Amino acid sequence: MLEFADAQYTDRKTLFVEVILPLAIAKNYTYRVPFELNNIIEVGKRVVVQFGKSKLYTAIVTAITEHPPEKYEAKYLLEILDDRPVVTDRQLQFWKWLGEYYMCYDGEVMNAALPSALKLASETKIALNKEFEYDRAALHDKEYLIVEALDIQPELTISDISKLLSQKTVMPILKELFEKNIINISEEVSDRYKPRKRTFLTLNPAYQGQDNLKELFGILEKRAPKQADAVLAYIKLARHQKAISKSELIEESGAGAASINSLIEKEVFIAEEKNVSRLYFEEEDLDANFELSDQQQAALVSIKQQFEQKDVVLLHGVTSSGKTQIYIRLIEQMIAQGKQVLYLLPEIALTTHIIERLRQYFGSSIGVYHSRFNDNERVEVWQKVLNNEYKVVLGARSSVFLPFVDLGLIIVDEEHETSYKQFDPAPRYNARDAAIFLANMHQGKVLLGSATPSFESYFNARTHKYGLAELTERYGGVHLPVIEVVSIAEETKKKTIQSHFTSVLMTDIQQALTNKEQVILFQNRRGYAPVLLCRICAYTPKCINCDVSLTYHKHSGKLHCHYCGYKEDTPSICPACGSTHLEYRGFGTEKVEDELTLLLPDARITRMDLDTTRSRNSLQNILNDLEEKKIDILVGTQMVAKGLDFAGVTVIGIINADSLLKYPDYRANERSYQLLAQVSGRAGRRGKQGKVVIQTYDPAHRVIKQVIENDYSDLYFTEMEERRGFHYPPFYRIINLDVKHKNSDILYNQATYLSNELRKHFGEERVVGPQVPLVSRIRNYYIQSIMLKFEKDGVSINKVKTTIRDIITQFQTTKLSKGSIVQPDVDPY
DNA sequence: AGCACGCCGACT
DNA sequence: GTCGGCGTGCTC
Repeated sequence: MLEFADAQYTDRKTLFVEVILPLAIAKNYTYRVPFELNNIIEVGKRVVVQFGKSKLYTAIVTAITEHPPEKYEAKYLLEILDDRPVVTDRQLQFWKWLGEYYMCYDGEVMNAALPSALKLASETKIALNKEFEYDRAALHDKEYLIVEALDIQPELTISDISKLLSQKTVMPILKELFEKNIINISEEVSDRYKPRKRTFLTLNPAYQGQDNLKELFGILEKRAPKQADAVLAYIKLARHQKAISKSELIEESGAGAASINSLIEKEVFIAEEKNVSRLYFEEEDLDANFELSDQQQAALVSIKQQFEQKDVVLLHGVTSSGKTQIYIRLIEQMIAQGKQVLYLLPEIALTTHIIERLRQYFGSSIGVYHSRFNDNERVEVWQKVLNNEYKVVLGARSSVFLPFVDLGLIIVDEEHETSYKQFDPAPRYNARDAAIFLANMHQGKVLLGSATPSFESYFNARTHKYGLAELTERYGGVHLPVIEVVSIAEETKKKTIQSHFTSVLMTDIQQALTNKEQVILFQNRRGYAPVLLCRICAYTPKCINCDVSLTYHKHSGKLHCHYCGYKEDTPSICPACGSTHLEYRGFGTEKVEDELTLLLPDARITRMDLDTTRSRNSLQNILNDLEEKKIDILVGTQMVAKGLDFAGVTVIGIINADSLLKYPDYRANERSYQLLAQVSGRAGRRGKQGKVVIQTYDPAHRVIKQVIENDYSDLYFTEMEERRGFHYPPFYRIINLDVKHKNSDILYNQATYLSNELRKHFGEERVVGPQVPLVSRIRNYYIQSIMLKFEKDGVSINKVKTTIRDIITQFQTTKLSKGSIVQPDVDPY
């Protein structure tokens, strides 16, 4: 098939390459290298190969050998796409580890790791980059042909182009066009990240002197009194705050938007659009030259000392304690040593202006890697990391796949965040855990930061596997909120409780309203009442699909299933016995909102839960209203816990903590703790000390105590374990198995089978589960976890992993688990 | 992931 | 008699 000019190649060895194909297949494949490419073939370069009858794929070379395969004739690889490797040896090693650890195929790891523009395949879609201007005359004939064809038909596949040029090797041409920014490769028509903008106003310096202002007033007062009001309001506001937004000024001055616009037109005000963010992820106000507080300084020193002995340090710092400043100091030191730093953030936190803040510090040496950036940008970051041009990368979980050359430090901010875990598709990796392995490969260090660390990390810190540094004070002297626990039982007895609101909470709410401050009330259940109960026969309507009790929603007047979305009309008589004595039991956000409206008719109350934020902009609208103080009290589910930052919120009320506390397993304890602590952290952040009221029937509950004391040393105990007789923390080695299948029955059998097998191997008492997080039922498959616990000096983790692997292989061959995927999610050491 | 091969049901 | 459903197996 190939012709060679005989003498041209001095090196006539026949070479073969092992490649990874971007497919979910078990094996790696071998291709033959054409002689003329012998000199340039290299591990880590991309090659184009034919796989199957007609499909072309981009594959990564993982090994070069001289041994021809024995059982078949290898096909020739068609092209080499790169002048130098795009994937480093270390990355290949990392991929291999990740694939084994999370039990998936190499090809799946490759798919997750490489930006799609680096993975041209015959079905890859090509389109023109409309945002880029260039000189068409400068294009080569073939490039011109492609561009013209794309004018007529906006999207072509690589095989289309192959036909168009009637030649097979089109990928190098496309690669060239991509690098010239002329085309886009397989860009998903996804909503790209748009930062939220707001208009800020500043007074034109020309009017800033006393005299100038007087003159301006003179003119405005006569001709446009509204505009004069606006300028006056501006001056008033400017006394207390640095940045003044247009909407604030409109509200303060009472002048319409039109007046303000005409002032902008007259250049009295200078308008400037700025990105703003309402999501709060430890992005304290950073002054250009900040000084660390004594406590921060001590933490920094402690972290550095611990890094001498430990690879991972957990920085446990309360909300607003200034973790970011510590990160910056550490990053500076790494850069000074010429090493790279990866700063991982959960997806949502990246949309904030923390990026801008860090750019101020690290200028052009900082790169941002985010799944919502387009592929051109992603490939650019990839190349710059590979060239060691970017010293710092700020990124979401997928940035652990970047080709770092010399990684000195990985910071995992908000370490507990579940968005570090990829659930679907494979590889179902946790970027925090992968980061620990990655850093280890580079002999780098990892700093995990969180105000509410995950149990795994906290446990590892307490058992001295990780180092631990703590920040217990807020930065800038603002005190942590006061937490008051109120017994619902007691207030009920004293009859001081009104509906669901204790006298303590009511007093605090009223105080806040008087001070024109805002309140967030947290009730972790949406709808009006979670159970409808017949008082005569105890019948409760259940979902026909999920067998859980239906929640009454007053808004729709129907009963809803919160798992599958099933709805039915609310019966007025009991379907079982015909009685009319139907009773609503329990309460959700709707009821809280309802009853609060009755008690505080003048307060502006809004509800924020899945039901009120389902439509496109409703979440944004609620957040805007809250920010602009159009809302006094926000009633919400756990949505309010995630990083909402509003200066005006001083009181947080947890309506009923018990619904969070009654679950038996330790994961639920962790979640409850985190939710309570996160919600509490929203109170009074800027300047004013906040107040948190926790209402509960069980004021002595351990989790509540931990929240108050900001310590979770004992959370590993759970009620259930106590009942079963565990009186000291068992030495947990937790294996979460994500068992996924579209057919839940088969799945349940698998998980049960697996845990039974594990019981046989490791003993009855060590295996907990399978546990099904119910949320995932919505998508019609389950992700289950099986937890193994070992007391000290128990079985080694490797033994456990090997056993699991054996069991899985077994039941894959017995066809019990056809189509299922079982992945362990264990601590990477 | 594709794609072919193959074995059963409902159709012009 | 054939069209087409998706189950199974293979791709260097």
